[in-house]
Amino acid sequence: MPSFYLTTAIDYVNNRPHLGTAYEKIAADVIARYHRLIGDEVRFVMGNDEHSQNVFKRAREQGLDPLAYCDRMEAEFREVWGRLNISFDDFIRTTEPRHKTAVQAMVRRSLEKGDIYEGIYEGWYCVSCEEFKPEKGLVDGRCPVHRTKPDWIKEKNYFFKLSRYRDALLAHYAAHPEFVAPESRRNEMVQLLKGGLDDISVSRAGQAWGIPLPHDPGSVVYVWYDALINYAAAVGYGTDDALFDYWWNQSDQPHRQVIHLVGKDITRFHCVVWPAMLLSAGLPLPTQIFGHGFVLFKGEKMSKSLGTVIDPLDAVEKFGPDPLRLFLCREIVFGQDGDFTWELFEKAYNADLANNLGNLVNRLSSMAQRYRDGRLTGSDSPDPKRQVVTECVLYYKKECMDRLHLSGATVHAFSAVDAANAMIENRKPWNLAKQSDPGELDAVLWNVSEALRIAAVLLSPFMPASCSEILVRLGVPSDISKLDFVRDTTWQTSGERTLMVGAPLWPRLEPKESSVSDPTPPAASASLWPLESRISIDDFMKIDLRVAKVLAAERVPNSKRLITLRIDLGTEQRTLVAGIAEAYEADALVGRTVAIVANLKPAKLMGIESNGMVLAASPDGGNPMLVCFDEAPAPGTRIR
RNA sequence: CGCGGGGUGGAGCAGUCCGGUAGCUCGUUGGGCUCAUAACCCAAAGGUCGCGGGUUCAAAUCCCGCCCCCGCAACCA
Repeated sequence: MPSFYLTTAIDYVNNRPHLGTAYEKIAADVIARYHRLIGDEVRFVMGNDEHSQNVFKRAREQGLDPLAYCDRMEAEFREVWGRLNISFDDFIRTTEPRHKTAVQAMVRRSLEKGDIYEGIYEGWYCVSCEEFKPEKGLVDGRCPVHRTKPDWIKEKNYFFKLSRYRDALLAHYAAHPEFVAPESRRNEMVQLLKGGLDDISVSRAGQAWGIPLPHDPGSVVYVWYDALINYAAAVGYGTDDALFDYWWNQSDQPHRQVIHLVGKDITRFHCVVWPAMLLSAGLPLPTQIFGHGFVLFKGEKMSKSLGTVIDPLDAVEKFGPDPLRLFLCREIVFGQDGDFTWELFEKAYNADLANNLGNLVNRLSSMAQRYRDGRLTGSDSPDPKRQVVTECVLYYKKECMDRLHLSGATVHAFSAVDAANAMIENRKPWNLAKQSDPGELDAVLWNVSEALRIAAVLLSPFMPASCSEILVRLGVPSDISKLDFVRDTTWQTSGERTLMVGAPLWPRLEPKESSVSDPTPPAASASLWPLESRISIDDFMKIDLRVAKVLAAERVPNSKRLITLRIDLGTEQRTLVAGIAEAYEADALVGRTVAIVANLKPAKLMGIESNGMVLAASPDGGNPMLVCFDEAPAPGTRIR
């Protein structure tokens, strides 16, 4: 029996899952369920990534032991995955003993091979980012992301000889065109490899939260290196040889697939670092790494500060998991970015589920009930649409699901639904019911039920609960609820079915009752400025705002946003750099009176020292607008 | 020459690898039907497939050049 080992990225436990993480798990679940449907033996693994300094910090903030904090997060994650009906077979945490064993085993192998060596790492380290910052990446000596002063850290550090595997990786890419998908991701990785690789640091000294290096317990394995190994640990690397041998060690054979599903932002680690680690440990590489896209909100990344982060449970609460699962897989081309808004979601809900599939279930079951007492018997009577439906099955499998074209697969499944609706329309059972001979009516209803049955099976990986409900209403015995995708025995021509009428599966939404409204960014959040975090007038007075007149302005060469300004402050002249080139022509600024922060420490931007900051309104995603005055005050005037 | 993604009827998107009648959903208009959740079916209108060259019997698709938009990074002090 073919085996199919599928993993998703393990999640940081800093926050509860949002729509983006849910998307990855849903897609993986659909793929896993599909492979079970076609008879593969599936192992679908997810998990949590717990060895991060942030986790450690957050736990302490809440006065918890880190492990206790992780336990709590695990419960939260599992609850969300459960409500989304994610059918994982195993859930791994990086704090588990089996993971620790695997990590240490792999580190040992690389050590023996001479791929891990000792060195000294020193540099600016931002605790919040959990990474060393290159000198030139600092702004005014501070971390550009967190605005905090990084620490100068000098520590004993172990490095992995990533550079050594460049050629081997390139060769593997050449020999296995499918290794990274979609193709754009693959190109990116090949490009990166051609540019050469640096060795990477794989340990941190003086931290307690992590897995100690086997030969030097004073250091722990760096989170990334640690996390990647979960994929091997989950199938028994270092702890269960037989298991590992079965699921991983034969990944070069076509019937033993190992697939990693990850976000496009972390393909680098999975397509370069992880394979190099495996090569070093003498292990086979996964069959494929698929880098999926992101779920955007109105075309932009979901953002906490804009309040555009969607909680998947909002959708589950109102509609159950299936409409959301279908939406994400159908509306987003797998591999690309896609958009989510409640408006789009509810529109699709009405069109695909209420009007189309749900209505079809209803009209068929009520006709069966009304005309034939709910009972249908098998029929060999031909229908032109029958061919259409069986072709859908083939396209669904070969063209789509087998290539992870999830959205394409739903299109074919819904073609089968359309065919069923068309069959009703063409044959008009309500007319046939008036004839004395019931044979033709029976045949039509049977054929419609058969088309619907096939559609339900095709959609079952996407909407497991709803589709099994449909099959129940169709009176389909469970032994034919699967399809034979290989031989042409998909279409059943015999049997008995007793249909049941039930409440609409997906009640239609009227435009007004738009249940969940899209997050509206501003206003609403008066909590942006809670009393306790407000500053005093003295704090404000520390900032010296002044009126200045622009004497000269010039675009910074090769820059996208920067303009250098020579300004007059009354008592002195200064040069400063402003990021406003997208909104203002340099020439048009000369002679303008602007407001600036005068007592800001100098900073270098593109090599130019800036002595102050021009004030401008900065709308999110829009161009800055300079602060201006009714009449021009004298340069140097204090602004309060 | 930074990396990458995108530009296809009114809106949102497939199709581009592998050239062959431009497709889907929503919306609009007209018609049909009454089994069904005012659902369903048919038809119509609506496109110089970003622009310009080239290859070809044939280009949304392949080649060359250009323009515009969006991420990320360098640069919003």
